[in-house]
Amino acid sequence: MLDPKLVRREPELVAAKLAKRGYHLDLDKLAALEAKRREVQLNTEALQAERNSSSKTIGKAKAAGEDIEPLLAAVSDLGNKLDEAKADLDAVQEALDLLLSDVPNIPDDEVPEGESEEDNVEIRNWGSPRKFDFEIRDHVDLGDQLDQLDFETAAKLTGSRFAVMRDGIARLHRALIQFMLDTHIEDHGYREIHVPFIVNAESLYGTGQLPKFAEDCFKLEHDQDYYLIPTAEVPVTNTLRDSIYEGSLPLQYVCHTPCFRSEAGSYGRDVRGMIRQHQFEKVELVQFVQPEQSDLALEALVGHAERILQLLELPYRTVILCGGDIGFSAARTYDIEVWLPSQDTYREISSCSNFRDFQSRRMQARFRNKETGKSELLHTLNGSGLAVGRTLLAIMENYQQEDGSIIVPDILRSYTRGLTHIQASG
RNA sequence: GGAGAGGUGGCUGAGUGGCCGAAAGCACUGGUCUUGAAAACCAGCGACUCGAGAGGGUCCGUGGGUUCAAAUCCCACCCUCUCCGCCA
Repeated sequence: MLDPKLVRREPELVAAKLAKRGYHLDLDKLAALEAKRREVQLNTEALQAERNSSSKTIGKAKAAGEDIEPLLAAVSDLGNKLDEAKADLDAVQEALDLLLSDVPNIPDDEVPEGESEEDNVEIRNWGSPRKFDFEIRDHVDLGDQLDQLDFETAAKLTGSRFAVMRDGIARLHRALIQFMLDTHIEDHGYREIHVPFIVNAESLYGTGQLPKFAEDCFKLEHDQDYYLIPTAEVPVTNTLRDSIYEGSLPLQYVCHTPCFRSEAGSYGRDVRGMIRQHQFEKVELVQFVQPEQSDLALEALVGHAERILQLLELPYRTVILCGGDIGFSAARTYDIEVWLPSQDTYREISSCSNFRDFQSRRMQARFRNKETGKSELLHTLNGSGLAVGRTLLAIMENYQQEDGSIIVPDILRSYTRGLTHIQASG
C-alpha cells in the first residue's frame, strides 16, 4: 500500500508516476472520497468527544450522589447520532481502503518505460551459450528418453502442469536445493528458515497477493481462509507482520518451499514441459532492511542469485523490468534469465524485487530506529535463488550429451555423492 | 477429541463498570556521580490516526452485544499454555 499521506498531498505526482506502469489512478474519485472522509470523520470524532465528556460528567455526578436523570436525558439521542456517523465513516473508509489497496507500488525513476516484457532492458549477461554439434533436444525429450521425467503419470495422478521425477533427475533436483541453501547460508550470510506451506488471508494481503490476485492462488476447503503458498515470500515476509522488530538489521532469510500457482490466465502458455507448473520448488531469498539500505540490498541480492548460475556454469542475462511488466508490489525488479538451448533464448529463472515500504505498510512491519527511538516501516526485498525446477531443466538442456545423457555440473557432485553422469534408468 | 487456565504497551505483569491509555518492573533515552564504564539516584518513555497548531479520536486476541459510560459484563470465534486421550 502506498503512503496515504503522500497520495493525499501529491495526488498528481503519484498518478504521473503510476502512469509509467499503465495504471490509471482515479484522481476525481479519490478527491471526492477524501473530502467525504474528512467531513464524516470530523463529525464522528466531535460526537465521540461529546459522548466522552458527558459520560465523564455523569460519572462524577453519580459519585457525588447527585441526581443524574437530567444528564441522562440530555444525551439520550447522542448514541443514535453516533451510530449513524460511525456507519457513514465505516462506509467511506471501506471505499477508500478498497481504492488504495488496489493501487500498485510506485516504480523507481530508473525503471524503463515500456508496456511488456519486450521492453525490459538487459543490464548484463554472463557466459556464452554452448555450441552443439548434434541436434539439441529439449528437457521433455531428454527426460522421456532417460525415463526419469514423467508428465503422463503426473497427469493421471493429478492433471496437467505436474511432473513426476525419478532416479538421477529426482536426485539432481534434490541436490540443487541443498546446494542453493548451503551457498546462501555459508557464502552469502542468510539465515535458514522453514515455514508453513499454508497461509491465511492476512498473510496474502500483507505481501500484496490479496485482494487483487486471489485467482492466482489455490484456496483450501476449510473453515478458515487458508491458501497454499504461491511463493515462500508470503510466509517468510509475514514473519514480521504486526510487530516492531528490535533486532539488528539487515535480517536475511533463505527458505526452501514448494510453490503452488493456479496459473489462471496462462492457458496455452508453456504447456510443454516443466517451465510452468502448478507445483514447483523454489529457494527464496528474503531481506528486511533499513529504508536507506534497500537500493544496495537489491543489488547484493541479485548478485547472490546470479552466483548460483555462475557456480553451475549456466549462461544467463539480467534484465530490469520495464514499467508495464513490473509486479504489483514492486518498485523495481530485476529478472535473471537462463539460457535454454532448445528455445534458443533466455527464460526467467529468478525475479528479484525491492518493495520498499509497500509490503511493510500493509503488514505493519516496523523496526526501531536507534537514533530517534521511533518505530519506522522496514523495507522488504526478495528474489528467487533460484527456481529449482527451471534450474533443473536448464541443466538438462545445457549439459546434455549426444547420447541423451546429462553431465552433472562439478559443483553439485558433492551433493550427488559422486554421481557425474545421469543415464537412462535400467 | 475431552477437561481446565489464559490472551493487556518492545517484554514481564497488575487492573473485574466511570478518577484507566492503563500500576509496577525490565528494556530504552537524557541527566547527576565517575578518569571511563558499571552500580546508584533523578527525569522521560505505548502504537496508530486527524489537524498548520491548540487539540481531538481509535486501540487491552478478533467480531458482535448490553450501558450515558466497557480492558472490566454477555455471546461467538481465533490463538496460547497445562493435563488426559489419539497419532507421524
